Amino acid sequence: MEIASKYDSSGVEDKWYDYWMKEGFFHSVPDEREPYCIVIPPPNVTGVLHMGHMLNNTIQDILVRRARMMGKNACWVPGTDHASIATEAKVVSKLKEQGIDKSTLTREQFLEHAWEWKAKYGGIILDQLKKLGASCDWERTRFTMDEALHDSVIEVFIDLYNKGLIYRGIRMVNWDPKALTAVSDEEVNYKEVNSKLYYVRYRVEGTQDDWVTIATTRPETILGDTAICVHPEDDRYRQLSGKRILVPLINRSIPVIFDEYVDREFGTGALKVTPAHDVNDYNLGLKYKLEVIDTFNPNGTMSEAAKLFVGEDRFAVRRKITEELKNDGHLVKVEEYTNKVGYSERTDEVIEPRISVQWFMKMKELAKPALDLVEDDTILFHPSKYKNMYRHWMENVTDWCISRQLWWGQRIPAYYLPDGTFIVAKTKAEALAIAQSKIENRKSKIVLNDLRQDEDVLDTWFSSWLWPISVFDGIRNPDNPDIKYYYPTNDLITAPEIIFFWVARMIMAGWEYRREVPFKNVYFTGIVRDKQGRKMSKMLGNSPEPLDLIRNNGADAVRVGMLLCSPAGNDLLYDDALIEQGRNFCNKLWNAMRLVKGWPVDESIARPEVNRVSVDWFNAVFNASLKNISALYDDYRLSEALMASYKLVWDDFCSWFLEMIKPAYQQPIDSPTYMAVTGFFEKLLKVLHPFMPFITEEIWHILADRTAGESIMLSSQPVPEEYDQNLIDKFVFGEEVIMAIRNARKEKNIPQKESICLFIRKNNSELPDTTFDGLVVKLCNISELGYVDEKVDGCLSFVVGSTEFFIPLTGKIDVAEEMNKLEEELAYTTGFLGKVMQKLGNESFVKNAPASVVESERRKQDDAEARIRVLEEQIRGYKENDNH
RNA sequence: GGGAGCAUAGCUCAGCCGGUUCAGAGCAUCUGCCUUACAAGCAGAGGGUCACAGGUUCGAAUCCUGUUGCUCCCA
Repeated sequence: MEIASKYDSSGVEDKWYDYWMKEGFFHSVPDEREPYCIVIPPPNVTGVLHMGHMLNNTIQDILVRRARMMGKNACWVPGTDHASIATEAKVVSKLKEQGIDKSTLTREQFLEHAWEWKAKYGGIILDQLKKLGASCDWERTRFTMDEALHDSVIEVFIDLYNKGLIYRGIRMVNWDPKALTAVSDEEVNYKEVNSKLYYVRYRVEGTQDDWVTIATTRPETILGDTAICVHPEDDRYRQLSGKRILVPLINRSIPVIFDEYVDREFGTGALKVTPAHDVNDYNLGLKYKLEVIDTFNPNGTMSEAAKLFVGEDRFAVRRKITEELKNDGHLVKVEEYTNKVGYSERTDEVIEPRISVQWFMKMKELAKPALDLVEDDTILFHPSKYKNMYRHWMENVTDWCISRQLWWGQRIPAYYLPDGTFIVAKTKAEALAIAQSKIENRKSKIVLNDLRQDEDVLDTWFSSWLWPISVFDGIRNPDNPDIKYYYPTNDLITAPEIIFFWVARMIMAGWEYRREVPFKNVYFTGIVRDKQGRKMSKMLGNSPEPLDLIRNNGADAVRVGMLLCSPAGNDLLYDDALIEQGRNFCNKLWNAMRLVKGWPVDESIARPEVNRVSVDWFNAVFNASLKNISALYDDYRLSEALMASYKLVWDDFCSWFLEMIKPAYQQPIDSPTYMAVTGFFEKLLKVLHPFMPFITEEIWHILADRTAGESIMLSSQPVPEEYDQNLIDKFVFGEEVIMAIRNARKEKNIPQKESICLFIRKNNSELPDTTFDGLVVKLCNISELGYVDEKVDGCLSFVVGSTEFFIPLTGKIDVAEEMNKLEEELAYTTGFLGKVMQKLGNESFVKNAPASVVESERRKQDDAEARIRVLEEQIRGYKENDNH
């Protein structure tokens, strides 16, 4: 058989993915097996695959593939969300390129364009996931604007409204002047920026030269000032009581108010109050019934109410008004100042606090059970440290602004009557019916055309929070077989950044609508950063192109590389070397396969004892590792599970086991051993399959003839069996002996080809354990191995434990050097013994420490003493020889 | 400003409900090897006063207090 000497992933990966798809292996339907379900955190429909997706989806695929191989009915539901702000922005800019202005379109026309855009680009990211090997049930692909999911959102809105949890209110919101919509508190990123603190003096009304100086970072809002606030106990401003102040440039007369809110240390201790443009000022305004003057238009330009600079952008106005204040003698000074400014998560535009009417959802009631479910570990977070963050947020939760001034999304099902009141209902007709029933006397007067639906759509997260339920249509049809079978789902894999946006709210929705958790475990991945620890971003250009990585290295290599260095919740510092490590591992596996496949099998030869021991040993090691790997999976320590699997394959299987049973060059191997080897190999492939789906499938098919429709992904994970720990422990001694001999060969320049003799002398009346002697002979090319009672002269010797080993090497021994080594070892061991004796000599140690600990110290003492005796004797031997 | 977390080898991290290993892994580094599966490899080696200072204890990387530095979240 022709097998390439290097593994080439190209071709292999597409071949197997197509096969899996063609055979429908990813598809799941409810049956009598235990379900295992993950819903994908729906990527943004505008998105393209980035490194974060790669990590996140690799982890999901690992869990899903493993569950499938554990006999569960695994279902990974893929899909995308509609991302109202981002998508609308994309569509608007695309229209602009075509010379179409959004404002010239009707809502319906615009949505047509949006759907067209979605049809064209919306599936890109899902196709990219296929390259990664994602075993999603593509027949279940969902989109948050699909009819079922859309209607679920509307139903939930109506339900929560009827329960009194949704209300319409005038509030200070975070306004995105670019997207022209309000965004939630969670969608505002605060960044530290270098700005300026302007000291501006306001004249006291009725005086010529009495002034109050305030400090502000936003002089453009002066035009909206409706009060000056000082601390009631601030002596500097006591005389302002009862006075009024004139706003510079426009000479509006405003009151002075006294409130403890003011920080006397900041600036001058006098605060200008602009209720329309600052949330704290807004609250002060409510308290003192101040006038609210909104000086900004929605797009961030000055409004008519500002009187000056009308129509000009707020940042241009900041410069201009500063000039003007200066010219008029109002500007006292300007200081450099660092403060935090909110930016829109979606558009990166500076957020304006703005008064507007929005829809809100009350969170307190829903938060309570959602917090408890995490506190009592009904839902487990991995790592658990995120519980703290979750608790903190849930205990300080604020109402959720759920309306967005956009067209792309679920339109709020509220219908306004001519008198300004509104009815929340599924359709206009239903709303009309309700309206008519409410206004019995004049029912005939209201007709369908009198009703006007709210123009706004709902926040995208208002779709996403239902995702684990709505993908199974569990809102509209709560008793359908899918939702009953797959819900609650098992694991959610997501980024800690969206713990509040999404995770918390899914838990709320799950409890509200199913009285069940949406998932049992939440695995938080880290953020993929570059080597210097910077987030990967398009702007920095520090992110590799994921599909190029896959093309150049293979998806398996990329998966392994990314996972190896990313424990749950820790950031991953991406480095090409990681992928290289994954690629090297693929190659290692490939070559192991080539080696094994290259051995001729001879049915007629009997199995050598060495092979029997080797097989027993590896069997024990394999099962011990498997048990460990299994435990690591149970703990969601996936990177450690991978590392354990990696070492099992590379170190134990390739470096040790294959060398142990490797037949001499061009010699055949006995059949039972060969069967054992291929059996182990298959088991290892199965262990690796969740991590490396493609290469394991390829090698699994090369290793043996498979029938059509077979696949490693449908095979069963090996289950840890009973194993002989004693055999593993014993070989540790054998390993030490083998390594000592290798070292000796190296030091003395004895090539492996040249065979040597080995004599062993047990001390302290130990009986020799010959279990691994045959292996030592084979691996170290020993021509004669014998046990002796006396030390052998003219030999290179070494001591393992308290057993002496002698290699006859006449003429190659440097006595001084050997003695030196022995002296060093003796000094080390004596020092060690000293520490042990110190412990054992301490009465409170012996009295207080557990018996097992004391016992182990005693054992250390015995071992050390025995070793010291042997070392001393060897040294004596050299000295005697020297004297002769 | 409020809260949380982290600080262990050059790098990324395990270990941390105190006690079998006078501190472990992978990568990187260094030294030998083109040994007929694999140089994308093999065989070895070096490398840490466990951030600092106190305390509790027979015993502290592990528990407590403080200091310093970093990160994240919230306002």
